[in-house]
Amino acid sequence: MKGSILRDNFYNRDTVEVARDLLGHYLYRESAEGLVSGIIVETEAYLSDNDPACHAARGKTTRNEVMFGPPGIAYVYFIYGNHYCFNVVTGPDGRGEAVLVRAVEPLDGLLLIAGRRGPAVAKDNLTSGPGKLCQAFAIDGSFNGHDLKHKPLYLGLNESASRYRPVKATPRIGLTVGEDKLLRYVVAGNPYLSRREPLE
DNA sequence: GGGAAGATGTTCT
DNA sequence: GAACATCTTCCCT
Repeated sequence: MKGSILRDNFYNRDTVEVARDLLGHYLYRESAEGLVSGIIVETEAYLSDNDPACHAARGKTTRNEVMFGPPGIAYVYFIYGNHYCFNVVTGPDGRGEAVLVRAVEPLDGLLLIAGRRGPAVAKDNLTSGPGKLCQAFAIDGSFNGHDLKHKPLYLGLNESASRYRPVKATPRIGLTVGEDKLLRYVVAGNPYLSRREPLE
């Protein structure tokens, strides 16, 4: 791995700041088959105050209880009968906030990713969405509650993260409530986003 | 107990 | 651009 592991003080901040700052940093996944890595290029923030789209909005349940725990922990849930979504718990312990990692730019382990996603999938379509990213990185429900400072799934500091700018704020994707908020953050012009950027 | 919705992806037209 | 596959979770009718 190239950078040092992101520590608790990175995650224990305002969730919007963490969502923006995560762009440009590394996501690593080690397994018996090898290493897969990527650079985070798209995130969404889910907040505890006045955000009905957040899973924690209606209190703690068996599904979302990890969101109410300490920051820097993975919150992974199953959606639409087929897909997992990978989140990082943020903010002070117990707030119930998290950042959804929606897309990464793939780096290491392209062959391994292709084996999981399908050999005919184009490179810019391998990890461009929360469900695709979880399939490519072999992230499933067993990582719910995993500490992201430790192998086999962890986040690393990229000294050159400032190259992954500017950051653009857009509406979040796939919601029926709270779509008005600009809580999705993307690296402007990056080819690995889940959606084309809206025209100016 | 049941039903509807869900932080999606793929395939088809 | 639209349909739909698929199944867990949550809240109620």
